[in-house]
Amino acid sequence: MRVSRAQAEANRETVINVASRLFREHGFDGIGLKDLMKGAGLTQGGFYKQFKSKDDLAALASQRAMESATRRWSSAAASSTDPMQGVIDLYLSTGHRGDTGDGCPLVSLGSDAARQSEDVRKPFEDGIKAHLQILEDLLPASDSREIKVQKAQIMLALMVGAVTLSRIATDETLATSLLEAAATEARSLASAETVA
Amino acid sequence: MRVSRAQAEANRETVINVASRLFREHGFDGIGLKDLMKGAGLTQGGFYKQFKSKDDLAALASQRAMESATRRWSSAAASSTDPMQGVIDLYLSTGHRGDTGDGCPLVSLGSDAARQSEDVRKPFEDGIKAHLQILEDLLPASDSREIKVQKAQIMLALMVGAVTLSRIATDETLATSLLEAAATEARSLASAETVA
DNA sequence: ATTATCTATAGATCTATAGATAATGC
DNA sequence: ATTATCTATAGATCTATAGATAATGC
Repeated sequence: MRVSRAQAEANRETVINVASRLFREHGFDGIGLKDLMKGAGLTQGGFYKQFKSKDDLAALASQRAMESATRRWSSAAASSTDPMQGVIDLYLSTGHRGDTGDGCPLVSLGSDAARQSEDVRKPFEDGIKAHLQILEDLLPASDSREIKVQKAQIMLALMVGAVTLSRIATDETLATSLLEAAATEARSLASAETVA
Repeated sequence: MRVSRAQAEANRETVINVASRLFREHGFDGIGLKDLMKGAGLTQGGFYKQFKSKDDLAALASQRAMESATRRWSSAAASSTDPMQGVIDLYLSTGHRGDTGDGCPLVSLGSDAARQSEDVRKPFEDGIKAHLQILEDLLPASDSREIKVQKAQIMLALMVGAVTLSRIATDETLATSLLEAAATEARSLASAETVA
């Protein structure tokens, strides 16, 4: 029954990774410890030797998910000839719309996050700031610091809102149209010099 | 114990109204039938004589909440000298940010809604369309039909995203800044002639 | 000897149902 | 007589804890 210390640490990581997916798919209240542990090939009983509480795991899984989302933005930017365009296209794609479990946590858990404890909200807030920073860095140098900060906030809100609404809509035409409209506007913001 | 038919109907309405608030505050999975009924001054046992299931109440409460939100937009527009500005200022206010229980369901339950049954998602989708229609009607006549549709989608996504992110942030400066940036951009969209 | 994970369980809570109670409505 | 609401409860599930088991690590 007992496994090596290295294996135990690997198991803990697996639980966090599984949780980061299952929480995004079902919400924090929509999945129990039994299924979270089962997803990692373990049983419920060992949970509290690894984590302080369900809220503790929620915080760790949220951090993992937000960091993964931030990394994905950096990769998309780095691997594209037009970095900003790469981020926008990735985020506002139907692929992202359909990928609840591995997509941006701000979309899959945004409403839930606002209701959570400080410990869970913190990684979300840090993630928001990291996302804003990436956008700011990708905005044209001709934009002033203040304009960049403002534009980044507008773009993030626009993109998170668009995918959120797009996921609610069962009408595929509306869902796609929302993503496209947001992409058009995001591209416009990324190039134009001013906001207001 | 039995009450008049009129009182029974009034009780049913009260349960729906209470649910529309409590679901927004705690999420669909974050509040039980016992507390929902207690909020209406009733006990749990009578629930299934009034509603088919919890999901049934979730659908009715979501519809009630979305219709109330749509009506609020109409009122804000009607009571303001600059109707579009009235809607934008109301939605992107710190008051709305703080009013989870009576605020826009797209913000308080947006992530949750995407995970719900068809019956629950339907009123959300109808509500999105109603909100878009209001925005389209408030856009300048100089904008073409296509531009209006596109702009309305951008504005709704932007506003929903901004309040969602603003509610996650515990950093008040960031929370306020997100709302203000979105308001600036929304006003700009409401007056300019083109998008891309 | 220590400890990672297991089985088992406590105690609370969840949705849903059954049947009692008491007031309405015919 | 009908029925809106009540109390009570079934059966499942939830978070969390206790103690057994068996493999690691000294």
